[in-house]
Amino acid sequence: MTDANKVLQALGDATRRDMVERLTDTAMSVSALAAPYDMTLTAVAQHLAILEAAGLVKTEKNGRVRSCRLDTKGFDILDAWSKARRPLWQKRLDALGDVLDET
Amino acid sequence: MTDANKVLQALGDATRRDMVERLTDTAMSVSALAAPYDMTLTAVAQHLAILEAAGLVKTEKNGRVRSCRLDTKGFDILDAWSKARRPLWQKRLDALGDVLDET
DNA sequence: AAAATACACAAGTTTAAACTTGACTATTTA
DNA sequence: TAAATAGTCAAGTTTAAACTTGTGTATTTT
Repeated sequence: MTDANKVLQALGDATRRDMVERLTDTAMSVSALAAPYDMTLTAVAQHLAILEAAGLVKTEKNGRVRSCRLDTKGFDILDAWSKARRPLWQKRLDALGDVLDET
Repeated sequence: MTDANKVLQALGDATRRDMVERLTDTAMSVSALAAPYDMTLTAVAQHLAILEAAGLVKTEKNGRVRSCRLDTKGFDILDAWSKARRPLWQKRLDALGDVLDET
């Protein structure tokens, strides 16, 4: 499975999308992340693992609490995938821009 | 369901992602689109309907054949959603760029 | 040190989404 | 005009992903 496939698969689920949105500009513990959902902590932890494997979220454990924040990696992969689906002339224009930036 | 939710939900499925990738820079009939997959034409048509509802694909029927191509709409929605998940300072920089572009 | 908190893990269940079947319509080809 | 092609539709089945249960560990609080 490619990186982009992992990212898009991860974002295919409504709960995981909501988790990502709630983590925008805000770090939070697993329990805090789980609070609004009508499901067990285990289920939320499973969602989290998928987001982490996709590079959308990174976590760090301090003591007994695991802190979660967004990871830019997954979003970079997402942007690159989306860009590659653009019509040829747009990709050419974009490549031209990149060359100009370098000079 | 928001527009971004529809787009990400649609791209959550591996077959639909593959369909999108194969439609990059190439229009194609429903049967041509269905050819590589080990599933019925009906299943492919169902996937297609989801992609179309999300604004990722547009189709047009001429005679008995329906031609499918990518639609930029869905990708614009996807890009905007991804951009909104960036850290605050990146969004501020981006907003500054927009203002400078206008002047 | 006892109790509560925060999370982890393995194994089983449930359900929504993917997929099929069978019947049908419209269009093109032989 | 008969047959083949391209797709549509409603209704039923299947399966992978989401979710739960039960148990266990490390850490913090009282």
